Amino acid sequence: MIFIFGPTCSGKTAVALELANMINGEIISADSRQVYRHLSAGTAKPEGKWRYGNCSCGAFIVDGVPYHLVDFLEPDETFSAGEFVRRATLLAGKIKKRGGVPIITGGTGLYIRLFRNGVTPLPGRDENVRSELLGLEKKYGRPYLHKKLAAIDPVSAERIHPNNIQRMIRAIEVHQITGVPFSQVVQQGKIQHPHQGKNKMKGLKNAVAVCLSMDREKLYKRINNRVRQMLSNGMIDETVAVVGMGSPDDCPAFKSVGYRHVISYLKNKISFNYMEEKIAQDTRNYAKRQITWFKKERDTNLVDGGSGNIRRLAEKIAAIRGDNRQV
RNA sequence: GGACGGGUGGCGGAGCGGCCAAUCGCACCAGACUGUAAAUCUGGCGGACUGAGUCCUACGUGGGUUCAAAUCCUACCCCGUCCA
Repeated sequence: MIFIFGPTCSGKTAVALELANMINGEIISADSRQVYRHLSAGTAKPEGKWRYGNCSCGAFIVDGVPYHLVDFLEPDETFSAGEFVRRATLLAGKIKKRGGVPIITGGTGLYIRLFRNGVTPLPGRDENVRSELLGLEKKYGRPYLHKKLAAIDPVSAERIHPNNIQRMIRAIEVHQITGVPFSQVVQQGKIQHPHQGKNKMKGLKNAVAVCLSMDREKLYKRINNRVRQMLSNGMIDETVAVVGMGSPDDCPAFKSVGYRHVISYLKNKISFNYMEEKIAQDTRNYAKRQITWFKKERDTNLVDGGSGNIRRLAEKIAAIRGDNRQV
């Protein structure tokens, strides 16, 4: 098993594909945005086609390589870290059974971390609980929610900033559903490791993690170029299409960087140039957050994605994997 | 040529005698993160010294008034609008 992660635009996809072709790999995408159908240009989803074999479940094929967990949800459906881990675990098992190498690649740090470290089984989101909490926030403000959290779960309250509405809600939500403080569920709950049992632990031990890094200036330049490309690749048209399907402006898929600016542009609120500038800016900010996250990822090989061509990078990763296997 | 309005930190934009190294927003830097994570948040942000702090340089430029000036006066240089 191989992990390839890094900030957006660091070249993960190309390298992963190259590597997959080299070592009979299949890719499992760890990207919370590319899961959506209809949004392709704006999420930099690799170009591929669905192919259906003898079973009913098809596979998205990119450059001859099966590319999993991509292009399978409608824009108004939600995805989650837990769901990712569950599906990715299943997929990884299947791929290995077929004699392939799972290559988990993507920029959604949380997904990758949880997959590598294992997840505590937690209840999923509950829209009723959420809308109720959101209502409380509207009525009494965030400090109120924080107090509420402190009353039921002081440890979490200590850890979560009173302004961080999303995490406060999740913590309270988990408590409301399970009756146990979030912090305790997480701490005491048996971690369900996706790789436990028979050969699974071994699989993870042999796994190689690569973080593609790059000079900040270079990365930002690549982002700027990519945004221009996304726009000329049809990001606007696909937004129009999705809006036309009746997806509201605030549907999950549109939470992705960029689309909200495209929507503003379509409504004539901002100019084309301003939109492009803003999308690039948001993307740069996002990349920065990813870098911060990945810095903490343990047991990782840093590889400079800015130097050398794709082929050489893939070979490098294959070599790292080879070295690890010897040990 | 005349009448107004304006020139503030990388940008936008407050301040209009002392509480101003200068509200705030953006950019930028750093950080947090267990089910919306391309999300949601936090901190820093003129320079020097490791910090409470101390010093230096700063609100177009040069003079001046004042114990004290980004803030008042004055000359000049730019910019915008209007009148010629």
